[in-house]
Amino acid sequence: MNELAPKYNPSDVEDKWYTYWTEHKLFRSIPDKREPYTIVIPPPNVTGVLHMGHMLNNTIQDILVRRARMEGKNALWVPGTDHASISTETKVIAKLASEGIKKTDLTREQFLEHAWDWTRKHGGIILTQLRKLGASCDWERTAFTMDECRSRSVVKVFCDLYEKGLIYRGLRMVNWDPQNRTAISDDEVFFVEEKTKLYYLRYYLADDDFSGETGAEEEIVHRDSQGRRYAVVATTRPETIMGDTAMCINPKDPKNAWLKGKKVIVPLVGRVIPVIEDRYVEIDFGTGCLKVTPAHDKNDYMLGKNHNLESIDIFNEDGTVSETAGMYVGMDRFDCRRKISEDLQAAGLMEKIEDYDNKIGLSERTKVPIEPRLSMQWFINMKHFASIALSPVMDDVIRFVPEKYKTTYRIWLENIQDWCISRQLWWGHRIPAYYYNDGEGNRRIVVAETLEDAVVKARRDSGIDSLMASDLEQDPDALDTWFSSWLWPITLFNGILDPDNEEINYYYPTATLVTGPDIIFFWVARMIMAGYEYVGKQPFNNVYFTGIVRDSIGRKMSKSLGNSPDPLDLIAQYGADGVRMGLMLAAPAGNDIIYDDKLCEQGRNFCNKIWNAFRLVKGWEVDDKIAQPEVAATAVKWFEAKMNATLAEVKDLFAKFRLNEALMAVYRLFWDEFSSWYLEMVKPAYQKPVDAKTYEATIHFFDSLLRMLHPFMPFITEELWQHIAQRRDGESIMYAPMPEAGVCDQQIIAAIDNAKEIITGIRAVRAQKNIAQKETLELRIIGKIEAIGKAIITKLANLSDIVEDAAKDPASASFMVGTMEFNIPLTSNIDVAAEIARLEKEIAYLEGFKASVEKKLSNERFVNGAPAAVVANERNKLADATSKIEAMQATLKALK
RNA sequence: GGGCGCUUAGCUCAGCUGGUUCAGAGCGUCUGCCUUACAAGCAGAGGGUCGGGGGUUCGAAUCCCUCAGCGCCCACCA
Repeated sequence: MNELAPKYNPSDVEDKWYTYWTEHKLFRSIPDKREPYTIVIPPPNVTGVLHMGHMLNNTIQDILVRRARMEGKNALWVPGTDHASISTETKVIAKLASEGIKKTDLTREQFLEHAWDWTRKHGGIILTQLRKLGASCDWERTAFTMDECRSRSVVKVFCDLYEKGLIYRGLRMVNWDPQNRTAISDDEVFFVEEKTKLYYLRYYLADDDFSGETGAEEEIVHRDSQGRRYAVVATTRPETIMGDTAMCINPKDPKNAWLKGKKVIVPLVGRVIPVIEDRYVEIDFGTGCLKVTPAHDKNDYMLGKNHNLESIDIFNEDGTVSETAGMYVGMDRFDCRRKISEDLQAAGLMEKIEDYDNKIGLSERTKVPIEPRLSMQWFINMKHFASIALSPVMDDVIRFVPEKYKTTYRIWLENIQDWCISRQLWWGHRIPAYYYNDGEGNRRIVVAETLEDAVVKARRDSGIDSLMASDLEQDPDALDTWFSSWLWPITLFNGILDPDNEEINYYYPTATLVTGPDIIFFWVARMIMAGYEYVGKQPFNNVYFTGIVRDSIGRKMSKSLGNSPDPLDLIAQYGADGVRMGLMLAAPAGNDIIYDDKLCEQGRNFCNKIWNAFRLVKGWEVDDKIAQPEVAATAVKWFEAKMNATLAEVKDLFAKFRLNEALMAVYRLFWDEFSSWYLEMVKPAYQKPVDAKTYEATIHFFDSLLRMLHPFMPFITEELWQHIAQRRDGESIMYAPMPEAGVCDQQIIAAIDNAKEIITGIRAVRAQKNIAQKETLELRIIGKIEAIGKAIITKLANLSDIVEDAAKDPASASFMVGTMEFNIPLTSNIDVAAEIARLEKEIAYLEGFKASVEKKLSNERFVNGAPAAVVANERNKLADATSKIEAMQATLKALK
């Protein structure tokens, strides 16, 4: 049956098999008696599209799930998407803006309508794309972080934590994103180096009597031309002077000691503020004088608290100057900085301006500089969670791969800050807190899962039975996206709303989480916390941290750089299996991967190799009347051993999550050992039939190889497997058991390894002497070799004869394997001079080697100090080298 | 400013608790082959004194110190 094309064409088979798998519900999992193996997908942004990072991440998950399935486990991979609160809201706002609609023009309901439309339109594309990759997700379980089950779970958890006192509401300095007008958590801020200016501002002394004090002080006190004294403050943010409520110096700073107890005047503003002292101030930075703006800087806020300073908030939500500032009202904060700088200079209040390298915090989503802002927000007290989440990781109840992230994790937990969970957004889970007036002018709060419950609670709390739903006002804020994500492994099995149900008990803890180290704090740590809090168990047993996909010159792949290939294009070009293999070849856990199309090409080539090996085997005509040749019998025994060795190796590598090495092991087994050696050994002569025994064995090997390859390359393996197995409709290689490693016959491996070296030696002679493979050669051995390899050597090296115990013949080509010498008589004369040169070079090398070994052995401290086995080994090396040299010298002598 | 990690062949990497799995793999390179499974292929070959220096040891890519370069994470120096 050789109607198979000479090249593998992925597009012919991929969709066909994916449809087959889904139609037969082969990815479906329901609890049963088997051991479960669960993976929950890190839910991609619902409106996102597949990028290379997803490709890598999901390929790994699919490999793990498929292997587990073939190991007889009840494998489940749950797919889903994330509502991505701030990101989606940003996109929707942008889309509305392009239509001339402002968010502020819409009601909450109207806005959400738009957001849902957007979500429905763009949502789930990524899940469709995952199918192209071959992802074996149980699609019937597809979830969304904001669907009914997840939403109700989130609300329930919020209420529960509030009841437990772990959630609180408070006025805090938070990171404010002026574009989205929302607070964000510390983890959502990233810092960039920026070339900015350091402005030196004059703060004149208030009530200065101009009395010219004298002495050493003169050198450090600044005076203007009229003799007025002033302090100089260095700041990167002159636009915040309207919010200044103090100036601060270090009490131990001699150069500013003269300012102690004084009052100074804020430039331009004219407000008189006190000089306070605090060790927080660095004496050597700038002038050692710090302006304190408690409303707009974390540290200043802290100073303000400690020194009871007034706090003046001079910015609006959108980062423009507020009425409170009294000046520059309505101006954007950065325009204000420019203007104020000019005004200060004009007023002679600017001492100087220097260039300054600053680090500024940007909002991860909008890339806008964050504004520290004092506001009322909801927080989770993290001390409790940190305490339950640390030891499981440190004790490897949850295993981190690679292990180095344990340290990262520990340090973060040890320095954990409370988690700000409220966002001034509409797209997300709305905070289930309600406010009402208790009739005595007090605004009170009640937290409840539903409005109805809230009314009941409010009545109870306040004693006002007449309270109605309409008297309650729900908190307008939404929750941080991660507040739903951290429950993901639980809510996918409804473990919050219905704890102790069959599914959560069966599938949880999940097996392995595959994710990037960039969200170790955002997500991984918090899932661990939630897992212990709500199920009492770890959410996963292993965490496999993938690296970042980079381009061939090491740059992070990004949309803006345009250096990221479209995964679907790659699949179209190389086939899904080829791309999967390309990614896996370069992906040790935790290391960044340097992606190159070359890798996919290698994957594609490998598919083609498999395809053609199959064509060869399937093309054989089988004759059950002929006996199995000796060479084939040996080959079968040998490959059996070889495969067992690889099976054991692969199993071990999977246990260590070294998937790229596992793939490479199978790759080499298939290409080098099976195709290049085994098939050549058993291959019948042209147009001759193969014996039944060899054929059966070869098909069996092929079957095993396909199974080993299937987790990595699902499509081509399924395609070929249908021809090999007696597959009934609905069956699939994905449920074919993974072969178990049997006993590995080391002896035959060693014997054939030796035979392979001899064959290579002969081939090298052919290459050197330009002798065609068709031409038979005679092999003369100066000694004897193991009988078992002879037939193979004869066949693969195309020998007419093997003569043992032959006499050395200087007229033939010679080579050595180990200490054994081989001669090949040549019909044409050999190039004596070249041969002599080759031998002399070889001998010289061996002499040097021998000398180093002798030196070692003559060192008494080595002989006495090293283990006996090591010493014996050195003696063997010496003996081998000596006999090799002797043999070569004999040949050399004969040649001369 | 703290912490973690990296530096081995042209490229990407493997080398666990020091000694025949110690200098390896894949890709690339070079040479010769369109040999009826596969040129997306076959056969053969070359290529690194393991970032520099020092130390421990009979013995170091492997352990220690130090220098240099690179990367990542955390952090409130205006």
